[in-house]
Amino acid sequence: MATMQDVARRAQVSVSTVSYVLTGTRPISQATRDKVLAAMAELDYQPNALARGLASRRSRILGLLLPMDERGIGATETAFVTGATAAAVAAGYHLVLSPIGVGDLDELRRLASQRILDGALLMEVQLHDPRVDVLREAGVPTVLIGRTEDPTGLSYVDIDFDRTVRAAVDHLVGLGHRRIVYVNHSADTIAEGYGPALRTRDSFTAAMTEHGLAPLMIPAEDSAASGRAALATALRKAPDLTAVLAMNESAVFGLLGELSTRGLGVPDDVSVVSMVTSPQVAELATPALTAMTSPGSALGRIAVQTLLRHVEGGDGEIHQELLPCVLEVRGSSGPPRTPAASTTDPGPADDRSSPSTETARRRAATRRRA
Amino acid sequence: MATMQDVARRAQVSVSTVSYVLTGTRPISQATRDKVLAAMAELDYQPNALARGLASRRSRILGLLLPMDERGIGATETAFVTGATAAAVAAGYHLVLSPIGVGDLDELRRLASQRILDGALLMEVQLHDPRVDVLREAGVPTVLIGRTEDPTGLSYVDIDFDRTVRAAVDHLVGLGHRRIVYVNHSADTIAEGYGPALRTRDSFTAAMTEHGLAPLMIPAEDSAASGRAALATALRKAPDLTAVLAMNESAVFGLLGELSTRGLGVPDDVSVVSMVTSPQVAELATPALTAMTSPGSALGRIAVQTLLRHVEGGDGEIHQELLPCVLEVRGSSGPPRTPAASTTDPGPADDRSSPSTETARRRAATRRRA
DNA sequence: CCGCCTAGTCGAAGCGCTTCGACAACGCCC
DNA sequence: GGGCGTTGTCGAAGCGCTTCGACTAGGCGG
Repeated sequence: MATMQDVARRAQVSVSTVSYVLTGTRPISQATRDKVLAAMAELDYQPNALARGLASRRSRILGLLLPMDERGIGATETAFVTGATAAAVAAGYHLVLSPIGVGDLDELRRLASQRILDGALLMEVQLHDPRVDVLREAGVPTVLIGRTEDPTGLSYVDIDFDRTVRAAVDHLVGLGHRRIVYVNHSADTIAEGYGPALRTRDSFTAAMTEHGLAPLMIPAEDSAASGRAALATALRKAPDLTAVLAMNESAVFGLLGELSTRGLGVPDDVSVVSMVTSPQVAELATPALTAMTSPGSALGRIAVQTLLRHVEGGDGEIHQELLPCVLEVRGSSGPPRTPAASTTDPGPADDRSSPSTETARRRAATRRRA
Repeated sequence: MATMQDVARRAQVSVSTVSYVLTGTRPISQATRDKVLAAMAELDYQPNALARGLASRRSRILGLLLPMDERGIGATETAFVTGATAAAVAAGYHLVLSPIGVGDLDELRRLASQRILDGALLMEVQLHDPRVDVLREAGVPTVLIGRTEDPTGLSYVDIDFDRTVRAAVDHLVGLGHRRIVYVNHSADTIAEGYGPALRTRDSFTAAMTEHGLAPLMIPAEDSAASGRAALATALRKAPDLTAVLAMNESAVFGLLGELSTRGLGVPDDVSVVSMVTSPQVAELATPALTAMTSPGSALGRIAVQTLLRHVEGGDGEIHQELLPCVLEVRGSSGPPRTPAASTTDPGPADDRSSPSTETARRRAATRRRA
């Protein structure tokens, strides 16, 4: 491992000169610079990041705090990570991910206090997120991906849930749907005050009301089983529903499964729109899901750029930015079978012996025999 | 930020004594130790990781090199990460993830040469993986998750694909299936020499042959569309197939979609077994997938322990270990409808007007009208 | 009682870098 | 032509820690 000493000796200059070439903090003549760069190349010199960090009080490492529940990381988060990494590397920083959730406060405290990180990006932010306090105490500049309840004085980037929900509702209403159910995150999650769950709930209510429609929200845990149950509940509470808007990727699949079990066709009988979903996941379903695609990569880039402004600009301006998801229409949404009716319950048997209803009966029979 | 100086002053000992208390490299009397620990607690002292690393030539940071394609990180990888993190923290190390794939060699070179990492875990290892060479050149101890073509002299942990495939085949054969198709990774992936694809192919062939059955493998890309196409191909090449074994999570969903489209019931008409799949993903499907659950967490733990032995024990023993996936039977596998027959093609119409065949016809009709 | 070993502590020398103050050399303006 | 601001370079002092050699007590066998 060549050191800066070696480079200086070989280029016949002092160590400090080599350092200035590297950091650009003082002017260096072209001739000297060339000599030094040549020496570096010949020795295959790489600065020792630890020494550099110790002397400059800057590690040039950014941390992305990424809770990993057992479900893994979705394509949305991946896009975010990719965008963030690219931006960090472009700025000469390393971006490392640390699987630190709200439960691992001790590990976070160590990471933050040991001066390893110049700054941190926080994913999966809770409305009251203790990690924010830990980082603030440790004096580590932070940018949130998401928002706490009161984000005053905190920089964040987040999905614009309001615009996203409205776009989804507009899409369905535009197709002629009047009875639309929103399958949100779980009741527990809502009670905990998880931001996206609350914000989408409110936006959904507002959007529906503005269209003169009655909003109906069903909470569901992030599992297929819960998605099934949610659909059952939805059909009980609103037998005339023609469209479902769902927040929760795993639940969507359960929901689709339950529709299929009941012999209800998508989108013929029920349209399904998935929120904050990546194209890859949307394509997993049959038919492919109409979805609101999240702006993951852009969010990542913006977050890093904001963070770097804080790191380098000695606590610069607070920056708060919201980006909406983009509607991508695929196979799971279409006009409702019956022309949009009023939201009052229809009679029990509105004898339309549609093909899919017929199929439904047959399939149910099959199932019983199996 | 309190420094070691401050602690030493407060405890009325020398800096070196404080250091010895921290590292345990020399004996310290209980009385002194207590004084020092008290001072640390009072000052809320946290060692500066950079200084420590510079002086000791050990960063106590391990890197987990985790390529992130656009698809995200599955539950399997997540379990691995979780297990690895826990093991690292238990040993007093930090484990950071770096989204470095085979394409980001420059970033890897920087990370490795800058002496930030004490060691590295490599995920998604290719048969000829240039990252291995970069790390070796940089002198960074490495443990592979997976194997290169010739892993001589390299430590690795990996899934025991041979035992896994055999267990899956045994399960299906035990249920009475004779015509089993294996949907592998894509042809390109196989051509590139991706280890799991090759190893499972060979094991599948061997296992089937040993049972006196004809192996049939269909490659499929990691997408739902490709899974659909694969099923179509499979049905063309083996119209009498009763079971599908699939490697590839996204393809499984496409495959299930195509089965449903064709009116084929799972597991009544076709049993489906998914390999190297997490319970969470398996539950997404309807019915839930019988799957080979990967030993992710255990692999992570073993990998870190092995790596630490290399890091601390000055290039200790090479350690190579394989763990099989465990069969978890869920709803997608069952006995074949017809008693196991020979593997020769049956006549075209073996007039069994089974319920699901009936359903199939009806559904196809529905679809045409829609 | 002497030599020798062990346990316990200290001081000082770095680890490889950044950065500050100093200074030489060079115009350039009045 | 003396003073002054620039430009380019150097030496040295750290950054906060580890680690090595040295030193002091005390214990123990001969």
